[in-house]
Amino acid sequence: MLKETLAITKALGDENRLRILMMVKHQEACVCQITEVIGNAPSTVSKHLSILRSADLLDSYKEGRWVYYHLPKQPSRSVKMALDLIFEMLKDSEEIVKDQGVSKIVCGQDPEELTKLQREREYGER
Amino acid sequence: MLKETLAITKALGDENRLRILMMVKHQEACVCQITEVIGNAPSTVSKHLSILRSADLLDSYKEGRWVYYHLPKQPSRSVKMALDLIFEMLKDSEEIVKDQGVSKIVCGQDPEELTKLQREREYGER
DNA sequence: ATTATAATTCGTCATTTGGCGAAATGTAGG
DNA sequence: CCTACATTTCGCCAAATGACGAATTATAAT
Repeated sequence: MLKETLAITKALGDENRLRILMMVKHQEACVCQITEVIGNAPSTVSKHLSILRSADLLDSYKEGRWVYYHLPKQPSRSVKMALDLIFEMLKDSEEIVKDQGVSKIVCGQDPEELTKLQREREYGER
Repeated sequence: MLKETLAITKALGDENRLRILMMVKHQEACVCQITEVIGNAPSTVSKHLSILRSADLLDSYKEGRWVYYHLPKQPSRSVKMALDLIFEMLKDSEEIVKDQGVSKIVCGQDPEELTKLQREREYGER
């Protein structure tokens, strides 16, 4: 009980993980889309996602090469309260609202297209 | 907004700080009483308390040489939700229930008496 | 089968965090 | 004023955390 609680509160105690949760509040997203919005390396985003998933704050499924993350369909009472808390606290945050604007565009893109752009960009950077 | 939220979620992301919050849920306590229950050095407990206070999860007042900490009388919506969350999540936790039993006794003691015992104990330890 | 590639895992590094004891602060009582 | 002492602040250390790139895994396409 204490252990599960700490898993949740520690998971919520990082800016980028809060951004991820707020990003998938209204739409699921695959790792490449989340990476695009958050701006970390894919390995870093993946780590954040695994922390959120092991706290049961996110669920995921695989579709081809892509892994999609979304809010849990049947959250426990604690998880639901925790999510409601941060949704309430962050609903009008400037940074979050900005993210959500970007998310809307990025999540509207086909992952196929997005990853192509990401590869080209990475190529250009060296 | 994000900053305040992170102050709260980070403050909640530590076992001993959760124990402190659960300890003062039903009764205020002074630093020496909290130290007695948590088992950390006074300087460590003081740091935890300052983190909780700067996230507005606790309030304090001074009475003579003693400083008492208690839940905020007029918590903001966010703070109230955060406190309700952890009260709900931890209400049946074995460790927390045990703490609360000890707290009841310790907080019933006069700080004057308690600190006397603590001084004697410290003396004995060297 | 082989190749390309999205995601994860692993190894490493810099930063943050939680702990303590010593020193500083402020208050009560002689 | 001087002493005792509860709490806080400071300086330090060990452990945990967040970041990256390289290596690995798993899937799709040729």
